[in-house]
Amino acid sequence: MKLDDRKKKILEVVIEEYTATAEPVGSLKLSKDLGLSSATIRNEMAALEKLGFLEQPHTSAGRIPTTEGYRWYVDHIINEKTLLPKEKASIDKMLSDDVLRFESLIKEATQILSRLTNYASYAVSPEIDDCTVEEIKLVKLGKNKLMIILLADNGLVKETVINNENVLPDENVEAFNNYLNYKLKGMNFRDIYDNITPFIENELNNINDNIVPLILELNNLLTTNSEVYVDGASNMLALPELKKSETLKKFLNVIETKDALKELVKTGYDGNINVYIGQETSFDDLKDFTIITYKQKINEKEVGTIGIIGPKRMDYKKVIPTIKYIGDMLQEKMEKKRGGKKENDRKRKRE
Amino acid sequence: MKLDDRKKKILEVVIEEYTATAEPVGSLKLSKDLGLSSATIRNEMAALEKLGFLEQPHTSAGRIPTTEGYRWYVDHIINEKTLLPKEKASIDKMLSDDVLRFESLIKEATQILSRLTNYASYAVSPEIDDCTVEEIKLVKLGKNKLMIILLADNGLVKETVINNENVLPDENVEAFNNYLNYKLKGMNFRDIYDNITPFIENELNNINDNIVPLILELNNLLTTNSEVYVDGASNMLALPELKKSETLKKFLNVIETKDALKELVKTGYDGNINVYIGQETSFDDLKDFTIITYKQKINEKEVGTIGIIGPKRMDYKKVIPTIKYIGDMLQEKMEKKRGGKKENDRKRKRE
DNA sequence: TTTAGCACTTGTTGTTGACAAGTGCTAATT
DNA sequence: AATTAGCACTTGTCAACAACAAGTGCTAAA
Repeated sequence: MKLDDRKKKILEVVIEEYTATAEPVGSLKLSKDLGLSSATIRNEMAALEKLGFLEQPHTSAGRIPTTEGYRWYVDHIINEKTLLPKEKASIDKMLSDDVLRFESLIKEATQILSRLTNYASYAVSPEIDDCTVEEIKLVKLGKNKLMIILLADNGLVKETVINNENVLPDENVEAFNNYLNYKLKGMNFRDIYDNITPFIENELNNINDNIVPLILELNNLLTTNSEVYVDGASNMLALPELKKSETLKKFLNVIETKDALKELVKTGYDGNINVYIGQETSFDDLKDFTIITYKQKINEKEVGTIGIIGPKRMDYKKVIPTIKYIGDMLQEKMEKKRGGKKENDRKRKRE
Repeated sequence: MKLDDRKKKILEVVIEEYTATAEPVGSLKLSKDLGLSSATIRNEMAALEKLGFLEQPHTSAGRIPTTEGYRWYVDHIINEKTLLPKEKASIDKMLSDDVLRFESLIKEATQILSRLTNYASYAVSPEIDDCTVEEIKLVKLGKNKLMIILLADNGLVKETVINNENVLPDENVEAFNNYLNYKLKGMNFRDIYDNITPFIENELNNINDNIVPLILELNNLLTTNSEVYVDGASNMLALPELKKSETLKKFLNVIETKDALKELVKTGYDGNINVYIGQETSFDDLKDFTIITYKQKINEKEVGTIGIIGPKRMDYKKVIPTIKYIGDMLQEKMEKKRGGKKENDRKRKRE
């Protein structure tokens, strides 16, 4: 599996050439780039094919990288790359400074991401399975609406409005709100969810009937699965790989069902950046695509993920540093908004 | 512009045939369907073409309906159609009965719509320009979050969470909340929006600085434009008209930007159902599509719109009664949830 | 008024041949 | 021993062409 320098160089050039043109790369082209005869290149490419890094669409075509080829490239070439200062500055300018809402911040970051890369980008709100309840608020609105607000320990807020006649007598709302907090504060979402039936049966048996649907709705809130926001999907139509209606269909399916996007958030290595190339996504619909995600964390807790969907021949050299920088900035802004003290200290030291 | 019965019949058959096959309809096919010789049909079709109801893609092809052709069809053939009882029953079964949230109800209806028609469907939350404030609530969450909740007179709830250190001292939240209600209750959204700058300058000049961003965020909330939920977009990929990547691109653009979908909600005739065929949408991207919308109203106020996007050769005969029935059911459910007394009265009488 | 018949137009499909791009292998070169 | 020139071979693309199918408008007869 060890590659000598020349093979490395050839693999690198094939990948970058194919990334740029979407055309299989032949020996003649490489011979010009590398100052070797085409015959030599052919020998080397045959070797790289045997090693599993390149493949041929058909006998008389040039080579294209395999998933393993891209994987090698991402692992060996990209790691240390960063954006140029002026690229960073231009992103800084795009990210507005005075946004009070996390949601707007994240949407903005996602939009910048797709605009800068010309691929599709997305954001996923986190699964809240392993959060604990920090606070529950019940707010009566008008005559027959009740808003249930849930604050999780990672700072996430979920809310829902239920409509019903006499959902709860006015005077009971506050009392019941206190009771809920007393009972549930500090508890794990998952635990509440698992024990909701006995809870209703044992504790609420003899209270107002109207409370049960409320509790069920609260429970719904606990399990609301993550939401996905997609931007720049139409960028993808320019890609030659989506000319095939099969591939296009798969892409749209991913974008529409969003299941794969949600699932991928759950997997991944330790770092905040994860790259899934083709089959590595383990979704058949995504086998011709690459997804790169950046998990946002505050105090070690996930608070959201942004990501990029592009073709396997994605411009890794540009995209990875870009998502890294945007993700870092986003994280920084969110931490600042959250009022984390560490962040303030660091800031002061810098100035 | 008057059509004799035979022309009507021919136009009708052409439309239904083309709807079914997406292939231009020739005289031979019609001659079999109608028991007339192909030559006669050809004469009649030439007349219908002169009248603007049919056109030919090229000299040697059959005829396809023009926008005017479909318009005539929709205006003259469809109006009185309704679903069969068993079709209604099957929709009733799909619409769940015990949903407390409007949002879930609407999403459900939208999904049923696309599943039943095999086109794309969508829902648009209403513009809130002409609403008035019924209530404003400020809710402190945790240490540095504040939720702003806005209840409009049409029953719509908008809310947002802002994150900031010391956004407002605890003790002031309630006082300021009262003040906001005192000032703004009953006011028109648009008026508040237009007068926010003088309001801040005159009224809030000498109060806590942290209030200004809060007011601006409230203002944002007032103008948040409508949200769009799309379902079944991938259904559309099966359509032969989307084989052309030009058309596909336009469709995706509509789905992604959503501008056209939002705009169309604002136009339309008096009734709750509106049909926009091709150019009638006045969006170039939509000129090969038809959109049908159903405006939900409660007490004469719009509370949302559901719609269908399909090809111009949409199956009007099926789709119009379907969206009508689903829209009616949705409306009924929402009115019931809202606790309207009329609805209850009606129910009692029926039983 | 309707229809049979026919010449005409246009799009589709399949074949063929020329050509371009690229390969692997062998033998000569460095 | 590594590199390269040369060549036979494979495959995909493109343009031209012919055969054909579908449908029309028009004329003249029923």
